[in-house]
Amino acid sequence: MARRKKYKFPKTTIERLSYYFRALEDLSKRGIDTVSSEALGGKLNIKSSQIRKDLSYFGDFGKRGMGYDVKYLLKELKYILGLDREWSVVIVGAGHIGAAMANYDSFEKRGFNIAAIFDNDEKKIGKEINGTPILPYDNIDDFVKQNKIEMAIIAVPAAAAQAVADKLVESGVTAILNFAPVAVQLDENVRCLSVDLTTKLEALAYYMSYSQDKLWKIYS
Amino acid sequence: MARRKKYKFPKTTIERLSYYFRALEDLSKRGIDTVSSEALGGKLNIKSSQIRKDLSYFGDFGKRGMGYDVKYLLKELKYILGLDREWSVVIVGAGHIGAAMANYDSFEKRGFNIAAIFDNDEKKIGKEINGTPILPYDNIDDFVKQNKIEMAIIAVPAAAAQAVADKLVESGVTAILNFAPVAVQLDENVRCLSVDLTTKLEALAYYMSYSQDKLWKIYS
DNA sequence: TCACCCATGTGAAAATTTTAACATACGCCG
DNA sequence: CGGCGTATGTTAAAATTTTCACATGGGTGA
Ligand SMILES: NC(=O)c1ccc[n+]([C@@H]2O[C@H](COP(=O)([O-])OP(=O)(O)OC[C@H]3O[C@@H](n4cnc5c(N)ncnc54)[C@H](O)[C@@H]3O)[C@@H](O)[C@H]2O)c1
Ligand SMILES: NC(=O)c1ccc[n+]([C@@H]2O[C@H](COP(=O)([O-])OP(=O)(O)OC[C@H]3O[C@@H](n4cnc5c(N)ncnc54)[C@H](O)[C@@H]3O)[C@@H](O)[C@H]2O)c1
Repeated sequence: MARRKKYKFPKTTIERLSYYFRALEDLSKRGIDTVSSEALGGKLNIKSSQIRKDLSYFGDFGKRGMGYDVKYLLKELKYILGLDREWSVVIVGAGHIGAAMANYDSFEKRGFNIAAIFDNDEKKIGKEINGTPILPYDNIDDFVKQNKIEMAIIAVPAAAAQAVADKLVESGVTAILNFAPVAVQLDENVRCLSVDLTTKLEALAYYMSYSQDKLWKIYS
Repeated sequence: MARRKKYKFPKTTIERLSYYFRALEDLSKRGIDTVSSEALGGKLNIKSSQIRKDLSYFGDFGKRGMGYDVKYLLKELKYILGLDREWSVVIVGAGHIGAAMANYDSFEKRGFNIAAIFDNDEKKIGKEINGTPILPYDNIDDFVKQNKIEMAIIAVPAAAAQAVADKLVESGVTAILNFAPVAVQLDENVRCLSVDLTTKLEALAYYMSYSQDKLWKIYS
């Protein structure tokens, strides 16, 4: 809270802060100490005024005439985004998506600690993915409670998603990243974001259909 | 074009049309012939007025007092979204994400035909995933041209993404679904959507950090 | 020290998107 | 056959988000 200047800002701002964070990491790695909103925007295809406004919701991080100190802004964004701590996460569904997520080491680097993967397939239980054990789905309740898991990734078939979500929430999970193509119904104090890959492809198909005659570009 | 009534509508509308489409498929499977915007919205957590407005950009599909004929609206949405034809797609990067996408059979059912997967790892070339061959990345140009590929999924490390995108576009691809965590710079007649999983997790982390004192709910 | 450059932070305007409200039309039932 | 309940399509208002424009203040170099 401390860092928030205004109480109201676009939902999209948070997403962009994450982009800024990553771009700044990259700059930092390349030994760049300072960046202007203009330069950062160029990297990300985002207007400089948008960046300045986004940041202004949280504080005054830049120096007029100079731009932003990369390391300092990184530290601030880390704090704002809640990345200055560890998050304990479980994955439900040890299928293709679950495995991809479990294998992605950058999550650990960012502080997302994948504590376990749960599945109800006997053949998968007992194995592990990238060092993370696959446990029986029936034990998920105890595990979440005992390990104070706050976040979960749902990577089970659509038909099972709502039941899994309910169980997770009942056990204490309050944030969910959902890959199943259904709108999960949840209590309003549970944060849930969905990733819908089919929809992305279909949106591309739409744009393709109309890009041929270029009308979308003229009229959208 | 034929089906479009207005020339200007929210970008988010297309995404929602895809949700409507899927929800209607589900209703259809369950033998339901007719649905109201209210009922459909309930399923998807979307306000009924939003649904009616979205549809109204493209035509008059409902019957007053009655609602929408599920099969008819499905047919119309299929046409609008460009799903009444086959799309030829290639995947670049036979890693975890590439494999997950190649293994997801629902894409084929929707008309997205995964023609090939490309990788530059000798050990992977020659194998196949879910019946789709993994081919040498160096051949991608010829393949895309010969098979008139229009869409591509980029699932290579961030460092390689821009080069891959450039090559794809040069070969004739005009729509890209990008999983690499970089803002790919493209000619404006190329459609590109990105899926950024890290950003999703970070956004959840943000909301978690502030949901504790519930301020986000009051002030957002 | 002062003048000049530069890029921030911000308040106001513009653009976009969502929500509300209701007149309109459809079908059913009596 | 006409009135009634119902849910659409639409118009207008509200809310949200982006963009613009510039006054402001920090740094640099003469
Ligand atoms: N793979 C993709 O590219 C892709 C694309 C779009 C959407 N999705 C969605 O993502 C989700 C996961 O996809 P996937 O390809 O990884 O599926 P998958 O079939 O590879 O894996 C699903 C896993 O969930 C497990 N499971 C099923 N029911 C369960 C339950 N009740 N409790 C615990 N585990 C259970 C299965 O044993 C399996 O291991 C699905 O909802 C799918 O529709 C995937
Ligand atoms: N796995 C995840 O859950 C996850 C999460 C967030 C983001 N991502 C992003 O998605 C992308 C793919 O991730 P992944 O986990 O599948 O990676 P991965 O390492 O499993 O697979 C990458 C594949 O790309 C191939 N490759 C590398 N350079 C190439 C080139 N120039 N041409 C052709 N092929 C090349 C590699 O041989 C490998 O097979 C990455 O950009 C990653 O940052 C993945």
